[in-house]
Amino acid sequence: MSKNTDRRKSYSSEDSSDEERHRDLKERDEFSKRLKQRDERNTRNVAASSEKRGADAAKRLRLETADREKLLPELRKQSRRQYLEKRKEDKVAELEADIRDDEYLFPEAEITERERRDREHKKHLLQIAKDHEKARELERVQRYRMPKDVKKGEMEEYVEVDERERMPHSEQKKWEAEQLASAVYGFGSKDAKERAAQQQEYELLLDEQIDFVEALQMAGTKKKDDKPELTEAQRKKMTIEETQKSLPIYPFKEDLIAAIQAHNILIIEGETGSGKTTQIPQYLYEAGFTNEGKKIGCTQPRRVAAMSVAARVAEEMAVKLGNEVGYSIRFEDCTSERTVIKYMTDGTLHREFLSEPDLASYAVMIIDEAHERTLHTDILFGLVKDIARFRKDLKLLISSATLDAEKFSDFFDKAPIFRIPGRRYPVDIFYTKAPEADYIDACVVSVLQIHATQPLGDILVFLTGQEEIEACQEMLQDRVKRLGSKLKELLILPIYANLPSDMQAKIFEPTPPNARKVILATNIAETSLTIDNIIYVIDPGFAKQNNFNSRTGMETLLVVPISKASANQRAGRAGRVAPGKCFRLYTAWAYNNELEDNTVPEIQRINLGNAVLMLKTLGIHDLLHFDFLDPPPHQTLILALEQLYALGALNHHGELTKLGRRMAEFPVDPMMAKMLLASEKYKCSEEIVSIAAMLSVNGAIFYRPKDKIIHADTARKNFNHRHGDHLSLMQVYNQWVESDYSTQWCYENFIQYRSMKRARDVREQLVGLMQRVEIEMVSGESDTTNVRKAITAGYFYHVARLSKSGNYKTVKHNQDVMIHPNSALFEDLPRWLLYHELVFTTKEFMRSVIEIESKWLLEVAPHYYKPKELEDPTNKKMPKTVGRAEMTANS
DNA sequence: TATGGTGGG
Repeated sequence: MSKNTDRRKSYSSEDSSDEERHRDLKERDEFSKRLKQRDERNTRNVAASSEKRGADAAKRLRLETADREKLLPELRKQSRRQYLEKRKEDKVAELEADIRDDEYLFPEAEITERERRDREHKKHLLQIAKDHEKARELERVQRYRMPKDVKKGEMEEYVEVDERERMPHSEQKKWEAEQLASAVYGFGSKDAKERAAQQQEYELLLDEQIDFVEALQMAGTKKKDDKPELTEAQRKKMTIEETQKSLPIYPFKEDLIAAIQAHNILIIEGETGSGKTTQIPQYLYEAGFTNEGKKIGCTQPRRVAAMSVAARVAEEMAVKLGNEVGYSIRFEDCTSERTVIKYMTDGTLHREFLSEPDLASYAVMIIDEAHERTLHTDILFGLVKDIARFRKDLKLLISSATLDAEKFSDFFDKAPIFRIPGRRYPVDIFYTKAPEADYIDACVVSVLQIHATQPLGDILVFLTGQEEIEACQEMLQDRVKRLGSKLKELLILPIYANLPSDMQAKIFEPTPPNARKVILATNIAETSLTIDNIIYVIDPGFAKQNNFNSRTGMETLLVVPISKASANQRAGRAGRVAPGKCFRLYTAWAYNNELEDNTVPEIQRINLGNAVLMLKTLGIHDLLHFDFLDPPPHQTLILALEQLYALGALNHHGELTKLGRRMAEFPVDPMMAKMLLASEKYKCSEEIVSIAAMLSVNGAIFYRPKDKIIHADTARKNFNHRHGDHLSLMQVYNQWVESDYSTQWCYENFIQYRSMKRARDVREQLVGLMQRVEIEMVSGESDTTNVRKAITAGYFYHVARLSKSGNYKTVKHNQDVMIHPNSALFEDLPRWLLYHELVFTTKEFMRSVIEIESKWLLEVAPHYYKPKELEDPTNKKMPKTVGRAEMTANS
């Protein structure tokens, strides 16, 4: 408590004399210069080492740009699907042209091994495309004249001959060939006669089919003929003790406790369903690890997991949740002084470090699901490893899935690995014989194929986003309608994070008898939620991924191929309740040669502003040499430091300033923290806090379903504010408050109730923190100038100006950017814009913008902007001194 | 002349 009051005192004594300020600014400039020099040096080094490669890349880029420009008009004219269909037809010709160009531009002798492999693969694809066309032709003829009483022998012969014709020849295809040799034509284990019959029955229904090859099985620990998982009712009859004893971890109990007693750090390798998350803390509690009044902590990547696991363990231990067993997540601390087993999210522990940097109140810390590599777990690794060195009484358990255990062990000074078997059924993996050009279409065909030929059981399809899911849903519904009553009922259900909760809940309703559910999901179904009764998984092999480019400060949200680890995680979703099947819409060759082993960990892909501020607050100065399991790009760290410096959170020694310490109180990005603090000066903290809360829920405010786009868009336009999106968001929030937080109001205005509730939670938390840093909550006058100035004080880094050509260019990087079509200012073209973020999806978009005046930049960030930079090229008449005069007047 | 994956504090 006394610590807090001390801090408060120091906050309010922040005024400094002009001299000091002047000196400070000068030092900042120097610091900035040094950082830039180092940055430039780095860039030069990289450039030098790849000079030759650079020239080639430029050549290639020119080629790609030319290609894109050629295609663009076509892309605009046609829908994506039509375009892809056309591409399918042109595939052979296109591939041939591509290979020809490639060989012409890059002679065999000059290319790298990787490029040679790429080229081989292209040739392989060409061969397949050619074969595929031929085979389809053949198949069509064959089917057409296939007599009704086709003999078994004939059918098999046709299959065999066809199969041999398509056999690959080149070296790369050897692996596939081996698999093919033992493979079965079409689906699974049907014999030829059955297939022939089925073929006839369904060829009327399915005008198109995809050929799959069974390649391998993902082994489970349960056999195919094991009894299916117990039903909920049966499970309830089991006593808690019986359930505990049935878990795979149970036989290892004594060994595990002994291992933990013997070692300070232990890696626990266990598949899902082994019971490690619920049982290990209980074992340790029984073994007396908490006897000295210290807790057992266990982190989870997700809130729901932390809550539900805590509830389960409290039940098993027959205590009230929040007493001996509790959980702690953002907005909700369900623990007490009696709590000895505490589940929490990794982010919560991360923030707990700020008040307890040595984890003194914990006897054991378990980092669960470490293989997911969230930003927070990655940072925790470094922190926790450091603590373990001097706190010999602390036990550290890192629990992870199979693949990464060795890597974790190496990182934690060769910590021993304790293996626990999981509980899962085997999953048969199928690959396509040839790549599919249009994977949405392929998904639809595969779903129908499964529905027509496979025993009942639900299907899970992985797609990349809302748009694809809606397109796929429409196509499927259309096809099913046309097929009429020939097939059993097929329920088509979408699921993605932005879907309203009531529609999300539908996927958990039990499937009616004699029907089948198809769930069209984004990556949300890969880890975040589990759906029972999934037997079949269709995996096109793509996902949207966020990448941060520290050079331009832009995020890219693009569809990329998934990793092998991710593909296996998806496949595993089929084997939870019974043996399953996973259909991958790519070739086995692609799986082996094109997919990376692991997804790039988050820490290497995102802006680290907040993380860096937090590490600085913990007193870690040399971030470039911090012990990361996988270090983030050097440049991302530099940029984060540079931004913190520009915001005034770091001094020229790279040390945290008073302002920086205040900023670190807020669980938001540094720029937003600065904005919150600046609201004090501009007397608009109420407004700014609302805006910050709304921005924090990440654009999931407005719901825009495909079938009601017009309604949704008009509803949205009602909220538009002429000065920009931040203010529109504020209006939404204020009107929601006026409606008394009504659900109905949200529904009528196409606004996501869930997001609004979250914004309210965030807002309440922020208000609490504002009091902590002693900023009074006040509301400004109706004029929005002060609100926008406060925003500018935080986001002066994010400014773009209208150029003569009518495009926007960012001030710092002179990069072409556009206003996002969602924006209130989409049709206006204010001269100066401030953007909340820069995201490349289909174009370089500024998402959430407000109109500002350039002179404000000199007012809020005189150390960062020079008046000359902000001169208006379109208005030469304006005397140059105006900007400077205003600046001095204001400072 | 257009439009967002998933978590977390």
